[in-house]
Amino acid sequence: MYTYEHPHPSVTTDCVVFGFDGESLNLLLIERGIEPYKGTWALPGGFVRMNETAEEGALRELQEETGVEDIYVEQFHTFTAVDRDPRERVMTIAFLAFVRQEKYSVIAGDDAVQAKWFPVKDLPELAFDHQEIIRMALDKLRWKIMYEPLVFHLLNKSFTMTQLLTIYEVVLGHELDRRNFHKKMLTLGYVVPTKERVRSVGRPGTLYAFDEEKYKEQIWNRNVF
Amino acid sequence: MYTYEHPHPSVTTDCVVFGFDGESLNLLLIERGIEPYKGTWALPGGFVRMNETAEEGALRELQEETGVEDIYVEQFHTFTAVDRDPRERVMTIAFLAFVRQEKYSVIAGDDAVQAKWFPVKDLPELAFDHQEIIRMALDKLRWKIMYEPLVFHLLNKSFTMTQLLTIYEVVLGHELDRRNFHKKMLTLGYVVPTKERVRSVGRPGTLYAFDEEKYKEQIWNRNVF
DNA sequence: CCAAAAGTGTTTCCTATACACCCATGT
DNA sequence: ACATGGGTGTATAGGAAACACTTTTGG
Repeated sequence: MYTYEHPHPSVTTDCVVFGFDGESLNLLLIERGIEPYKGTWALPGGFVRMNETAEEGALRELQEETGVEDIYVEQFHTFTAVDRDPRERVMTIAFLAFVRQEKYSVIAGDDAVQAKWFPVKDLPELAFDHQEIIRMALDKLRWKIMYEPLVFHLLNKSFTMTQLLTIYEVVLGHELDRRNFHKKMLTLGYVVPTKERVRSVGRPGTLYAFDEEKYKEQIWNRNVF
Repeated sequence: MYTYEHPHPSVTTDCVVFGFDGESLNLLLIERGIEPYKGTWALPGGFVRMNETAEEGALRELQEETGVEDIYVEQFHTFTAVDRDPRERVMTIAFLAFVRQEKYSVIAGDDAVQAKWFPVKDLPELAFDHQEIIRMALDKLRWKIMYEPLVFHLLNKSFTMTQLLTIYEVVLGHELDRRNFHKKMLTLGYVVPTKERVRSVGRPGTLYAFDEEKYKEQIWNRNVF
């Protein structure tokens, strides 16, 4: 037992894990195996330990509950509504997370009965205030995607221009001109063609890659003012 | 005394309070009256109570420690390094805050010996990890100022174009063309001239105002894609 | 040959930038 | 009159948006 002079809140992390299957934008959810909200779908996450940072806790919980490892996470908001957890005062530090969904077989573990991908457009009922957390995460993503190369965390090392385009369209919620998009990405400088080609139905496409070095060189080239 | 089955962290808020005196961008700091770091300058803030949200706590602590009331605050990051407080595990939810500095006589109270404005360019040594918090706050501000009308919280209801320009220059750290800036602000649509005039040395200037309604109408008019 | 997808080119429009110039006041 | 800051105008360049066309594969 741990005793304090003043009351302390609990602090958890919750991860809004994005994945892309080539068609739709998906979220990784777990079915809760313990009360409260047992049997309900929820964001993966859990209590932060005393010897780890929030980031470390978020990554650990993700691994434990879904088997997902070695991914990019980024804190975006801390939710502190007084009654957001029926048990006790719990504040949660929420993260955006991006996974290369591919054939990543998601494995349920720990407090989770199962872990499963859901299309963002068709989410189940959610535990706690997780619906609001997801809404804010989507807003944040739609905003950041315009200025930071986040979506590359969702794709393989090399990808087709069509895949990249589709992600932008799905996230932004409207269509983009294929040809202008193509040029825009190339003029950015950090989306570079590889020598690989890929074919499906029509003309074989070039595989492109994200060049992190080139991106870092020009982070400070913003145009407003 | 309060006992828990598992160890709990403490959670505090810290406010990076910006003010503008017509020349330089300033931060409101307090001299700590209690250990640890007694006598050192620090960000105003304190422990979040169990019956208030982080936002409410941030505003309350600001009022208690500096007398500042009724201002705009916005959460921007939660700092969770394990050893950031020597006493125990303390996570802090950090806020950007904006004050109309004017003749706001800042009053020290509570755990603060004194509260004082410091130019951002000339800050004293700071307690805890507050230097890092401020650094991140400045980065955030420099970014957000381009896309959100935050700076109006620093100005009176009506202001001259020169005052607005000066804030942008100070925040961004470089000069801007006075004439293009003027036009840009007007084309945005939500900076509107009032009928008041103000005179100092040269030609009397128009006083402008921020039109919140017009801003809200066009939040979604972003240009990238 | 045709369908399907990839890639390049062109034209227009808008806006950011770099300037020059005029205006209204106090002294 | 002139110094001082406020306000408007113009010309240019570069990027965004709209759209047409060519290329490369499979069937």
